[in-house]
Amino acid sequence: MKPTIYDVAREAGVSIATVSKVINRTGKISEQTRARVTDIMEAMGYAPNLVATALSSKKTYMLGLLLPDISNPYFAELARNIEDRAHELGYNIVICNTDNRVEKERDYLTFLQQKGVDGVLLATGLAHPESLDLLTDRKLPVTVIAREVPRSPVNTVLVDDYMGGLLATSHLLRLGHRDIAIIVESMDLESSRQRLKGYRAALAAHDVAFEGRRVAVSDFSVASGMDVAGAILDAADRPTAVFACNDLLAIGTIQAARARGIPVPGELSVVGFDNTFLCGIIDPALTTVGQPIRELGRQAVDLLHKQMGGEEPARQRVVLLPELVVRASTQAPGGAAEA
Amino acid sequence: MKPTIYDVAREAGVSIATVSKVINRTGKISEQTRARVTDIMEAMGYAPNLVATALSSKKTYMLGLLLPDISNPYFAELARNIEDRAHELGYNIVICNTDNRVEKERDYLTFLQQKGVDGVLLATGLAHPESLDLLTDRKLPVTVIAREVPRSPVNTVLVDDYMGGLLATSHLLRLGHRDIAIIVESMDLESSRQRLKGYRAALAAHDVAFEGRRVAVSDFSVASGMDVAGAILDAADRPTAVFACNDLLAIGTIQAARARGIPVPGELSVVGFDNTFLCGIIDPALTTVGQPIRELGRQAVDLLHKQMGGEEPARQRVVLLPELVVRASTQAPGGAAEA
DNA sequence: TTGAAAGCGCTAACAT
DNA sequence: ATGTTAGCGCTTTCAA
Repeated sequence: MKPTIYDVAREAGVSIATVSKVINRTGKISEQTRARVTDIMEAMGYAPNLVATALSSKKTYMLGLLLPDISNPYFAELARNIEDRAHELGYNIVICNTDNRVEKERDYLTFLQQKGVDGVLLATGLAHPESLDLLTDRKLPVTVIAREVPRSPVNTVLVDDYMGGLLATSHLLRLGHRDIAIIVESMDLESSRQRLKGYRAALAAHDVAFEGRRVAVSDFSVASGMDVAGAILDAADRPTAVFACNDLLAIGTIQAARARGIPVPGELSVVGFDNTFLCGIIDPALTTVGQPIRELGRQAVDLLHKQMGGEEPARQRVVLLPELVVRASTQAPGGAAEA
Repeated sequence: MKPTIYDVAREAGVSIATVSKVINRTGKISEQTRARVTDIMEAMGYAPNLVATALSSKKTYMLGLLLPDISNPYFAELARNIEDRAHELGYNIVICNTDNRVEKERDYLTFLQQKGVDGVLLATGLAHPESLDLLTDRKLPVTVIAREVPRSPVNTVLVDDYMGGLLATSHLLRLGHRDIAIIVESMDLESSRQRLKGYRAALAAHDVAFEGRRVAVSDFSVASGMDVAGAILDAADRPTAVFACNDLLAIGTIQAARARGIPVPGELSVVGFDNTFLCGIIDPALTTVGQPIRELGRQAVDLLHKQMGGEEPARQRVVLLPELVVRASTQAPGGAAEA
């Protein structure tokens, strides 16, 4: 059987309270006994049972991470950075794939609570803010990542999607494009709406009329991006550029173009969003709006950590700025160089 | 404060044992009291504290998953399938990125044990089987995924790497290639050695001499694949085909070829390994050896589940078969059609 | 500086 | 069918 704190205490001829104190470096303990107890723990191969610790201290050092799908590269990269930071701080991450389904979200959330996670990182759907109340009501620390939660006082770290949309579209406009389509992931997401807003603002700034028919909605897969882009490209008067609201959709768009023999960027410029590692892998390399994924992950963990530390109940929103990453998938219409 | 089992018991006018029994559906309880207790739990918004449950029952319903890096698409897909199956069985997954570093492996492993996970899924390095003993000694259920562990009686589920190497190479040979290079991920991995063995066996079967200089070693990144492939392609007498031991390396190879103006598959055929979703994304679409990732994940969880259920201490090895997925990156040397 | 003892919230014999 | 009670392994007052 694995040794418990009792075994160590007995062996060392002290009480369990004393052992507990040397383990946690709390209270006053003479160097003598500290040393002896430490040696004995070592010798016995003792390691504290963290479940018991959790029960009495109310801290599990576990964090829940809810995301739509870990096999999506964007979320995988995010998860990696989150886990790294959490690990530095001594926390473990429990992943939960929600597929953006409310039931799964709710499910995981209650489960995580029962398991006593110290906090939750939310990088998933949240169509219904109610599931959030479920947590805040029970005062479980939460921070939301890359999702805007209307009128809910939760810590949030996100990227300026409006600016992202602006950046992408302005880039295209500056290159000389005047007929630019946009493919959004889902109008249910505030981030999509913001990116669209940025798109419209850029058009307006360049005196280009906005046309509703140039807005297409899809979901977040390459396949659906390909379908939607296909429809756009098959139109008699197809646009000269497409702004896809995430890299996967952009890749779908490139594939749709390739399938139709439309050269990219020769006859069609494409810009994505996220700057996942996929951008460098496809051909042509994808111009995209870069999200500071690493920062996003770290800041989210840090924010949550603060909140868990009992600090400032004052919630905050950290807005990170996106940046345009120009690669090979965009050029002036007709092939001219950039203005 | 959240209600405890005591609160429910008091409210229902029964003992906590009774409440416990209705929660766990154990023992004999009259329909009457069961109903009443259930209603009261509902009304009070009671949910069992799973940390306490874990402490007394010795089951946390948590599984540790060690992998090199979740942001690697192969492992992300694996993790997804694992989590799905685990979730079906009522388990949560704690992810641990090891970067294939022994210290991190050891670290996580001891940590997970202390946290009382019910079992561990190992999809990581393991250069040193000792870390494994660390677990088996304390009889923590473990199953190893896609890694061969020499002379250790652990449950394992893997794909037949030898056959994979054979499949890939034979495909190339049947197309007519005679000068085929191979890029392996790392000679420390048994899987790499097996794939190489399959490669050699295929050559032998076609009476093609094996040449040591056609074997290149890299790590598992696209960048390194590009470097290594670059060296191969820069040789005066470059091969007509490359078998890269994972998709990322294959992609690196394609990029290296592109950078040198060598058309793929025109002047160079490339086949990868894993069949991650990347294969369909790049251009040309990548011919690869498909691993049944979904099955790999599910079976690993099921195997672990069995072992945790106390079943058969008899360990087993489940060997899944790979399958060749032909896409556009391979063709006969010189452009002729397949024989 | 050290220890006794009361929890933390639940499970599981063992009684009744 | 239901209740009593002793743990599970640790933390944390409060005394000594």
